[in-house]
Amino acid sequence: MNIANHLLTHDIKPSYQRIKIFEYLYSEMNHPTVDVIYKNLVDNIPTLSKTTVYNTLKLFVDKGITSTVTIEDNEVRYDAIVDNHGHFKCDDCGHIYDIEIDFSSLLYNELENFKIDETHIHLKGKCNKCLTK
Amino acid sequence: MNIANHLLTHDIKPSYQRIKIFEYLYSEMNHPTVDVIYKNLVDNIPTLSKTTVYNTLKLFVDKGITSTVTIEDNEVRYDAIVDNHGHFKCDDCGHIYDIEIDFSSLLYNELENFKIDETHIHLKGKCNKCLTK
DNA sequence: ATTCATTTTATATTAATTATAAAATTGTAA
DNA sequence: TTACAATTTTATAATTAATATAAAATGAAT
Ligand SMILES: [Mn+2]
Ligand SMILES: [Mn+2]
Ligand SMILES: [Zn+2]
Ligand SMILES: [Zn+2]
Repeated sequence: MNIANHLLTHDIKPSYQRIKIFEYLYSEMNHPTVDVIYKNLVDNIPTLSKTTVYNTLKLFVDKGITSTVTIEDNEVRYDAIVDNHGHFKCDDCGHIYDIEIDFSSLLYNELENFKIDETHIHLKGKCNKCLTK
Repeated sequence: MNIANHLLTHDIKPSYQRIKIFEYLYSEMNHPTVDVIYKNLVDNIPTLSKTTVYNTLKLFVDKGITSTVTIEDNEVRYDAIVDNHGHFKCDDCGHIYDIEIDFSSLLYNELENFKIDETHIHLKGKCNKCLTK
C-alpha cells in the first residue's frame, strides 16, 4: 500500500504529516483517539501540532478514507477501514476488535419508507484473552 | 406510572427535581440531551442547576432506570427505556426513532469465547416524514 | 428546636474541540 | 533562481461539555 498514492487518489495532497498520520492509522489498526495519534507521532515529528491531527482526520473523514468510531461518550476514535463493520470493546483491556457483520440479516420492519444511510453496531464485554487469564 | 414510586423501588429518593427530570424523560420520549432537559425544566423550576441535571441522570443510569444513547460524537442523550433496542436518527429533522431489533439474529462467529454484555445499534438516514415532504 | 444526612446550587476547573491568524512550506511562472 | 500565490502547519485563544468542590438548602429524626 503506497500511502502517498492512496491520499492522491482521494484528492488529498500527501504532506509529510498527513502521510505519517495515515500510516499510523493503517499500520496500527488500533482505533486510536486524536491524543493517541499525537502522542505516538510527536516523538518523530517534534513540531507536530495537535490541531494538525484534528484537521487531518477531519479531512480524511470528509474525503472518505477514514471513519469515526464512537463507542464511549467521551472519546472519538478513528479507523482506516471505511467498509461497514462492527466493533467489540473489551471493558478489561480496552482493546477494540473489528467484527464482520452480516448486515443483510438485520431487518427493521418499523423503518419501511425510511432511507437508511449508515448502520453502526458496537458491542461491549470481555474479550477471550481477558477471560482466560 | 407513579414516578415517585418508580424512583423509590430503584433506591432513589424522589426529590422534586428528580421527579420532574424523570417525568420529562418518560413523557417526552425524545432522547434529550442534558441541555434540552435543563432548558425545558428551568422555566418551571427557576432555581434548577445544570449540575443537578447531570448528577440526576448519572444517578438514574447507575440505578438502572435510564440509559444513554450515543449517536453523534458531541452529545450524549438519555432514554427512559432501558430494555435493549435500536435507534434511527434522521439527518433531516434530527428526530431519533426507537426501533425494535431481534438481537438473536445477530451472530458473531469471531466472538467465540467473548462475553458480550451490551449490544448497541444505531442507524442514520432520512425518515419517512422528511422523505415525503 | 437541634442535629445530621442528603440534595441542590453556585462556582471553579478540566479537557476535548474549534476558531483564528501568523509562520512555514510547496508549486509555479517569470 | 527568484518572486509570488496557494496551501499547509503551527501557536494561541476561545468555546463547550462535563466534572469537582464546597456552601446553602432541604428534610427527616430526635
Ligand atoms: Mn474498525
Ligand atoms: Mn430509545
Ligand atoms: Zn480484553
Ligand atoms: Zn426526519
